[in-house]
Amino acid sequence: MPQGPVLNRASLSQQIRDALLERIVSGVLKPGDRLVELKIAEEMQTSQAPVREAFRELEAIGLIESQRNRGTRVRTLDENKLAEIYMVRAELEALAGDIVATKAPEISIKLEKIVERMKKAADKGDIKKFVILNSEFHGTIVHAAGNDTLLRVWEGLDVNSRTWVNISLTAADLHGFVDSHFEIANAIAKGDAAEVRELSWGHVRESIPSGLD
Amino acid sequence: MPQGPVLNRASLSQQIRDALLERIVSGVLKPGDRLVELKIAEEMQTSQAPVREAFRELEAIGLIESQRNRGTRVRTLDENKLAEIYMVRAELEALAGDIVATKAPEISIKLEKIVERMKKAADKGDIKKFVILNSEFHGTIVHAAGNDTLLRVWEGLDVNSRTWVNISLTAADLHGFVDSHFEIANAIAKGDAAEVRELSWGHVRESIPSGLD
DNA sequence: TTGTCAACGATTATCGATAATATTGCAGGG
DNA sequence: CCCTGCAATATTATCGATAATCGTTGACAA
Repeated sequence: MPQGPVLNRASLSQQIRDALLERIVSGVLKPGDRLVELKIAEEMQTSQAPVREAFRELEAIGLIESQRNRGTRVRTLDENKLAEIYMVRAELEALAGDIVATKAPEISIKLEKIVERMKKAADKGDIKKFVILNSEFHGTIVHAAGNDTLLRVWEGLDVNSRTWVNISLTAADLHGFVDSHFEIANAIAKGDAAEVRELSWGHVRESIPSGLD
Repeated sequence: MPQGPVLNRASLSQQIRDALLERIVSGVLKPGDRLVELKIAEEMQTSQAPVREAFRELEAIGLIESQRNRGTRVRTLDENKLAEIYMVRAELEALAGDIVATKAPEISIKLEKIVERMKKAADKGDIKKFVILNSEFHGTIVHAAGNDTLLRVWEGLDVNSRTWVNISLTAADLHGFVDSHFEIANAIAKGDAAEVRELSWGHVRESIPSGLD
């Protein structure tokens, strides 16, 4: 029988990182909010060291920003910065889509299921769930591409944009997004790499203004 | 009058990071070599803490690899991994080239000067210098694109591939690389974004086997 | 021979304390 | 009133020591 994790095998710094990540992505911690090492250490009942480690990791993916001897805060993303991130994401997802269409078109089945759920979320106007599913959709593709480097880079950018969307998006044409995701899934099913590349790229780029995707 | 840095304003961890980076990129530390925190701390006359910080940074860009409680070593890149990195770089450089051709074609002058120097290095068979100039060439483009996210991601990948090339490349058709760089610089000068995109992408992809570029 | 396990050595992970640094507010001089 | 410099404060950076973890070794039993 399967046993849940009896022991806590994650290091303190990992746990702290995840906790902070969760708070940031969920919006409990907002851009500009200050993060004080000793405060968090106390709150988490640890010493300063693992908190610092967690900070460094979050900083590496650009979620927080530290200034030497001056403190750390949740990074503020203006529209310009967000657009930058999307430009890069567009390239990465185009590459991922290209690869997947060629070597793993069967994941389109999985993708379609995700899109179905996105549609439901859109019907209900459940933005939070929609954003998560959206991430899942693209994450599935990037994962399936089987390029670890690509995955690592993409994940960092994805977390960033997701955070922003959660706090900025109040309403949008979610159904439009559902459609474009369907198109991508279909093109992957057909194995048409060039079309997937084109669709993925255009899809991400077009969504820059709203910050979704 | 300009004054050189009188004081050492870099934190210990930064200095340690740079020192290690230098050793890895230059090949003093080779893939697979072990890095022990306390050993390095002693060598650098510091405590373990800043060494750990340096490790985390190097790990973030994928230069070293830490296994929990088991130690850290310089990352080994097999051809497969290297190919992965190049695939991603190709996309990023294509994007950078595209942007630059449109909004800053004047940097082609600077680029051409770099290529001249690459040619000289190629004539002399000075691989080390050639690799550095090659990095400078692409770095110039990525920089000029003015997208910080793109720059950050690219730099991480560049350091990685440069390291590998330094230790693996013994001889290659350097002059062929010179030519393709000239082509890119020319296309940028013309401001032909599509062509630059195509050339950059193809250029990086084609160089996968040799690991250059 | 093979498997188990305790003890050991090496190394990282974490701790609690101290040092260093930047910011702020305020006193005093111009 | 504005500037300069100093003290107080908040916070990070670094330290030295201890705890926890993993791989290995050797004894011993199956």
